[in-house]
Amino acid sequence: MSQPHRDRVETESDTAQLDLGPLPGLIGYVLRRAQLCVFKDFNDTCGEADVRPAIFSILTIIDRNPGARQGEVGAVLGIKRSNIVALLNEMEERGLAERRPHASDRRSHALFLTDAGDALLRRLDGLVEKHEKRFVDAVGEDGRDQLIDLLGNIQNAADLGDDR
Amino acid sequence: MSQPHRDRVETESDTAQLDLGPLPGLIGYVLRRAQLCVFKDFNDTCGEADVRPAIFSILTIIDRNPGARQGEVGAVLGIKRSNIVALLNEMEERGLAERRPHASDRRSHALFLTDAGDALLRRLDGLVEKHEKRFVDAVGEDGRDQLIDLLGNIQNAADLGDDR
DNA sequence: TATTGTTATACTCTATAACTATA
DNA sequence: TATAGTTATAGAGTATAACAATA
Repeated sequence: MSQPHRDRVETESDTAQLDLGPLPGLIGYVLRRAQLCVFKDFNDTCGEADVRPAIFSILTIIDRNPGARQGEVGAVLGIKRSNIVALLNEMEERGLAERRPHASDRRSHALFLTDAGDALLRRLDGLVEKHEKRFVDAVGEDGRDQLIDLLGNIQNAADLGDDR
Repeated sequence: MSQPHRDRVETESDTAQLDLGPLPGLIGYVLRRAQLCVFKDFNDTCGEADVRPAIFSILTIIDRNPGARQGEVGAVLGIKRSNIVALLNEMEERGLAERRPHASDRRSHALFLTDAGDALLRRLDGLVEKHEKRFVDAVGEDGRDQLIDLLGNIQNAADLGDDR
C-alpha cells in the first residue's frame, strides 16, 4: 500500500518487470516457488530412471521398514490410502516392490522391495545426493540445517492450527 | 545405511512409527511437506472467499500492475500461457477481473480488476495477514526473514542449474 | 517468421465416497 | 462396528503441441 497505482507505461524489454506487491514477502508464495524449483531439479536428475519424488519416497520407506503395511507407509508420507494404491500398482508392475500377505492381519498387505527395487534405490541415492548437493552448495551446510529446522517449525505450526 | 534391516515387529500403537531414513534431511522432502501445510492453511483461511493461492496471486499482480498483459502476469508467476487462460476465464466469470483490448498490440489483452475484484482483494489481504501471522508467530520475524532469504537462494541455485 | 492468446489433451497429485473382506 | 485396501470420480496444477490473429 505504498506506490501510487498508475497504468504501466510500455517500456518492457524482453522480460516483464512487474510489481509483485506483497508476494515475495509471503512464506507460502516463496515456499511454493522454491519447492517447484527443487522438484523440477529432482525430476531432471532422477527422470532418467523414470522416478518421481513420490516413488522415491515410497521406495525409501519400504527399504527402511520392510514388511510395513500400505496404510502405514501412506500415513507417514502423507499419502491417502486411496491414492497410494496406484503408486504401488505401478511399482509392482515395474518389478520394484511386492505386496505380500501380512502375517497376522489378512486385511493388510506387507510391503517389500524386490532386488530390482533395492538396486534402483541404491542408484537413486547417488542421483539424489548430486541433486541435494546443488542446493546445499547454494546455501551452505548451516543454511541447509537452518532451512530444515525452520520448515519443521512451519509444519508444527500448521499441525497445531489444524484443530481450529 | 546405518541400522540393520530387520522386519518390524508388530508393536504399533495407533500411529505408525516408521524409519524415514534420509528423507527428513532432504531439502525437497521437507520443503514439500511444509508447502502442503501452508497451502492447506491458506485454503482453510481463504476458502470461505472461494479463493485459491493461484487466484490470490493473479489478483495481486493485476492490482499492482493494471493493464499488464496476460503473458506478463503468467510469466512473473510461473504460470504458462496456456494455463492462465482458464484461471482468467474464471475470474472474469466471477466478475473479479476484465480483459480489455491492449492499446498498442491487438494480439494482447490488458488486464484490470473490477471494483468487486478490488474489494475482494482488500478483504483477502486481511485474511492472508492472519494466515501469515500463524507462521511468523511460529518462527519469529527473524526466522521468517531467514526462511525467505534461504528459499530465494534455493531458487537461484535451481535457475542457474537450469541450463545444464 | 515470431509472438499472443487459445484450445485440446495428458499426466500427476490430492480429496471424497462407497464398496469388500476382514478384524 | 471399525479398519485395510480398493475403486470410482472429481478438482487442481502442470506440460506440450497446434492453431488463428496479429506483429
